[in-house]
Amino acid sequence: MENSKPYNSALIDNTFSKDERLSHKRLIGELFKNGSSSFLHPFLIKYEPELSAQSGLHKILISVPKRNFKKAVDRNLVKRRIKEIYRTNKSLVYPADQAYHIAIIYTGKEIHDFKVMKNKLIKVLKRLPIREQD
RNA sequence: CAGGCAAGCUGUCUUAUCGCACCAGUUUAGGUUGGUGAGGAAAGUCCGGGCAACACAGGGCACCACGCUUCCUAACGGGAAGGGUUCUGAUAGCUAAUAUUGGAAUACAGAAAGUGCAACAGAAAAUAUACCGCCUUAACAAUAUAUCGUUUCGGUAAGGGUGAAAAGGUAGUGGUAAGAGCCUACCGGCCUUGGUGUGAAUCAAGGCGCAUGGUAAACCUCGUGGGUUGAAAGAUCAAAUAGGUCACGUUAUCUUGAUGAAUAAUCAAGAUCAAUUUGCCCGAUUGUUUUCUUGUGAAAAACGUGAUGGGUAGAUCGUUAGACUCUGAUGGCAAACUUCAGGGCUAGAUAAAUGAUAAGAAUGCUGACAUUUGUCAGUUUACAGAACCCGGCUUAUAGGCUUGCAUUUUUU
Repeated sequence: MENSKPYNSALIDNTFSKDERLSHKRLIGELFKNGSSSFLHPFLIKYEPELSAQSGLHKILISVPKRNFKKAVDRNLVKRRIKEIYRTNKSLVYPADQAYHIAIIYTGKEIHDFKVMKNKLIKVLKRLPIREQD
């Protein structure tokens, strides 16, 4: 259990630190090119297994298109809500054998309530074949 | 008193749970403790500046921007104070011209350098014009002895009518056939001189009857300013101002003069040519050295330019405290100014932190109960998110506060 300490702390603490974010431009390109996808309005999920996994942490990317929300304030609000939902519901994707790159894209054109967004996003995340089956 | 419009100021708070970024401390290097964390516009990217790289002897043309004056400023297309013009209210005046005073607007250099443009209406629209009307010459007819009607040679811009605009305005038993700046007075305009003011201008006197309409946010002319790009700038580090490899460029010709035996060679001057620089032109600057070859030329060195470079779209710096802000004094009519004194202020991310959820308070609004006012329920809290940094401008903005403006109703 000594080796899996970062893995456990990430799960227990409901954190969402820099290590859990996907910020590498090339990897993002590959994810959008090769990744599998899953859609439930208003969310589009793209995911693919990380090949050179080291930490065991999933890397998440949250995207809200500028096309749908012109104002930076609105985009920030949606992003922050999605981030919050993921953070508080990490048990849907952990524990996992394989670390994944995951992109959560908000394709809706309206801002939904927090509760509505929460229910929908949980449904989508449950469908993903990431979590280890007990 | 109420609602409306405009301008300025302000731009909700507390707690709990779970989190994010940076900084500092501590650490057994897993963590942990503490601190800090969006705006008046952070927006639009419209001006100006700092900063950086590249380019650059200098001049002209083109292009772009600006355009009353003085002051402020790092600078500005920004601000302050002032002047002119136009519109408008009040008062005076003859219901006039105009004067005084308050308010609003102002892209406010030049229309006497040139070119262009003006629908419709109207007789005529920039070398003015004669439709009606007015006056006059002649002819004819009528009544009747100076009038009227028709035609006609002319005169006339006072009156009518058209227009956004009709070639200064008003008055005159001045003048005339009728009229007309034709003449006179007052007002307006232009020119000259003088006074006042830093200046835009203004005041006074004298002269000119005043033959020169509008439009420059039409071309244009004049004046002033502008090198280009933009933090994805750029610098440093990783063997790193290095070394290697590759490509390209480095050009001359003629004339004259001096030294010289010489048509060799060297030096100087000029012309042509090429290269460099630029949106274009003038101009300016540069055209290296050695060896080989009969020669075209070839080779080498040196210099310059570009490419290549094992690596993650590397890391760090640039990068967050200054043309900052508040208070007081000082100079100033005033300014978002000057000078002085004291205090205050540390966001710094980079697929991009500054949050999410819940509860409560506060503010306003609505409804009910109750009517000095309170209670309950519901609802509202805008515009909007830093991306190198400043000074402005523009646009957006719930509610609250202040000021100004006009309007309506009620009461007295």
